[in-house]
Amino acid sequence: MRKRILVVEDDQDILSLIEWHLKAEGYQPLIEKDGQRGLDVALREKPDLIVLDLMLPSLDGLEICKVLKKNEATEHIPVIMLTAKGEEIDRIIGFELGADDYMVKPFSPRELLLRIKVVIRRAAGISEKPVIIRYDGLVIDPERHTVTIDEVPLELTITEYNLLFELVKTKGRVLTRDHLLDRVWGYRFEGYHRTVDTHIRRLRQKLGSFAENIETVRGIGYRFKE
Amino acid sequence: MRKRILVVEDDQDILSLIEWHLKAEGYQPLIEKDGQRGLDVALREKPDLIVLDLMLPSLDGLEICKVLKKNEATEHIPVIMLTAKGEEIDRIIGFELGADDYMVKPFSPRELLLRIKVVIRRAAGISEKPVIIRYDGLVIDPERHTVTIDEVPLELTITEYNLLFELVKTKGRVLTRDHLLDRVWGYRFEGYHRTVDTHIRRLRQKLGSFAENIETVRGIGYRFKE
DNA sequence: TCCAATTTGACAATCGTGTGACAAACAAAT
DNA sequence: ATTTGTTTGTCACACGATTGTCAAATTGGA
Repeated sequence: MRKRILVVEDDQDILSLIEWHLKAEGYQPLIEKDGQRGLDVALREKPDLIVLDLMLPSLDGLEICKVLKKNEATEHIPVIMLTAKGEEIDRIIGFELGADDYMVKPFSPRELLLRIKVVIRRAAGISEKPVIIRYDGLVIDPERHTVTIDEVPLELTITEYNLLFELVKTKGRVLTRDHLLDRVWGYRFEGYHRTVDTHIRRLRQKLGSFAENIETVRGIGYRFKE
Repeated sequence: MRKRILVVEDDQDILSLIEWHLKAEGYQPLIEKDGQRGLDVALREKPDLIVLDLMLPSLDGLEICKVLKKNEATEHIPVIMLTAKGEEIDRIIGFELGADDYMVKPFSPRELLLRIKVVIRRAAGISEKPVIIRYDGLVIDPERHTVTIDEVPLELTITEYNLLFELVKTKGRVLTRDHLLDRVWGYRFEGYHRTVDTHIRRLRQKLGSFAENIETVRGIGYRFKE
């Protein structure tokens, strides 16, 4: 059975983006652009999770959250808040009012999807640990944020780390530049496609003997050899 | 069977916060905003633990605690006191009042949850050994609240102590600034997140040869070298 | 061979962290 | 209540690391 996720957000671009990704992941999105109507839908439909923008027309996210948490029928529904940069103060209050997590814009849809998954699991009482990824002598430990080759630590920048993580995580499958830009850089990225190539190069340089594991798929993108 | 925990606290924000976290941890929260009514509930329901704010309308936390400890049916129920900064803490710890532990606001919900767990276990007769953390010549003794390097005591402020404790306790893992703010500064910190950096610097200065054990993870946060 | 795609080297702009200084908040003592 | 010293949070600046971009060189496939 598909989880229903209510998204209340006034920016059409972000909304479409989130909606598309939710569908792609098999969720059933309910969307609203207006605060009051968002609250109405939340109370009527009782979705499995709510993604709430902080700044909304007619009724802001904070108020919606307050009402939901006071209502016995909806208090258990997890809420993820979306906040713009600079709304730091409000984000804390969001937590006090029972928001389960928050994201600061700009964020990548991928990241939001991940948090949604985590929050839903947590709400269901299952907590999960970040997984250590291994590939022969190559070990990526997200908890420590380290990459080692045969126990020898590798010094990667954050972008290189994220890129490698993405590649190894989906090893065997080809990732297009668009995919990588989306997953590693996030939706805000509007630049030069070849940026990916540059980072692949830097990654290969640092990977030493594992460099050849990052295969170029001409005309498509890159793939980590399985 | 779920432990029932009574929370008597007049600040709605704090109350919601605690309530939410208790539920998330699988406890069954009973909540009251008024001192007198809090006492009534305590006497009638006999919860497994009581979290009491010191300053309360109609009847303050101290009085409630006194009454409970005089009553044979409730004297065994552990009490955790919540106090604002600057309030007389000494009187609370006084064994005549019988509070089992206390927390100074602001605190992080995580920290409260930890203490609740400890106090409940202790009440059940399972005593927790105070864990002394060692790392080569660096010794942190939480019970004495002291830090020594090769037997030589280190003069740390409370914030520095907490920060170091948090870092060493989770050594090997990266802690983001947000994470540290949450765990070290508590739930209502609304400030500049680079405050963390400043305290890291002060800590490094005092740590002498151990300074290099606090690693900077660019783009993420800090990590204590394992 | 030729064309399109990728790799490479170079560069400037931007970002993140360390640092010193400062004032507010606090605690202890008078 | 006032003073004194300590602790704490904030900020501006400097500097090196990181990043995105581009053009030229190279590669691979038709």
